[in-house]
Amino acid sequence: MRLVREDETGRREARIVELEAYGGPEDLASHARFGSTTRNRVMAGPPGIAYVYLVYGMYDCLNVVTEPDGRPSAVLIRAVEPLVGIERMRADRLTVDRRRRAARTGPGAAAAKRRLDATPDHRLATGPGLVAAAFGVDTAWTGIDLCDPGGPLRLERDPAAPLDTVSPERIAVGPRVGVAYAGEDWAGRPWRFSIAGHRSVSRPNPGSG
DNA sequence: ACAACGATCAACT
DNA sequence: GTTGATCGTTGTC
Repeated sequence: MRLVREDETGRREARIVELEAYGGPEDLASHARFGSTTRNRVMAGPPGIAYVYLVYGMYDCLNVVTEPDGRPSAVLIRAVEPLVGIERMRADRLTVDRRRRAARTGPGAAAAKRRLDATPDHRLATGPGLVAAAFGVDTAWTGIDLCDPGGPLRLERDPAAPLDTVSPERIAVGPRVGVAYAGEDWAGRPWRFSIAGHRSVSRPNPGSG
């Protein structure tokens, strides 16, 4: 599927190339393990809704609620390949990089700009925090319907390809990133999926089976 | 009320 | 391979 943001200022579009699945209360790596809370309450609602949260006090992460109403679950979008509106993605990336260096002016901001200028288009959104940054999405977007064809942020089917275009052997499968705290059982589950060898994937993913 | 901790990223060595 | 930045959420007192 493609991630699209469209409003009066323009259109951004990118191919989703990497994601992770997070299950119900029994999944010790999922925010659903806390039960329903103020932050995660949309996880237990109907599917197709955006769940955006802040990690490490710095980065926003965009999730799509998946299973039916009443079963808390979501898929984290970890990386996308920019296709349309790339300059706007760069502009919003810089805003976020600057927030990270909020206390600094001059050298810090200039260095961030130089790094971004040196980043090729296909590496603009190679990580969940970078996906949200490139699309200008933050926690205020939680709850919006990603399946509304007229919505400002939405999922669209690739116009040139049906859903099952990526054959199973082209999908790399591996453990989810950054969830060691969940214990071996849950951290070890192969619930991270990416397009094998795709240059916009956040980092190498073992086991392309 | 308060302390601890992340579904990260980039700059270090 | 290691570490700092930075703050809302969660669990404890």
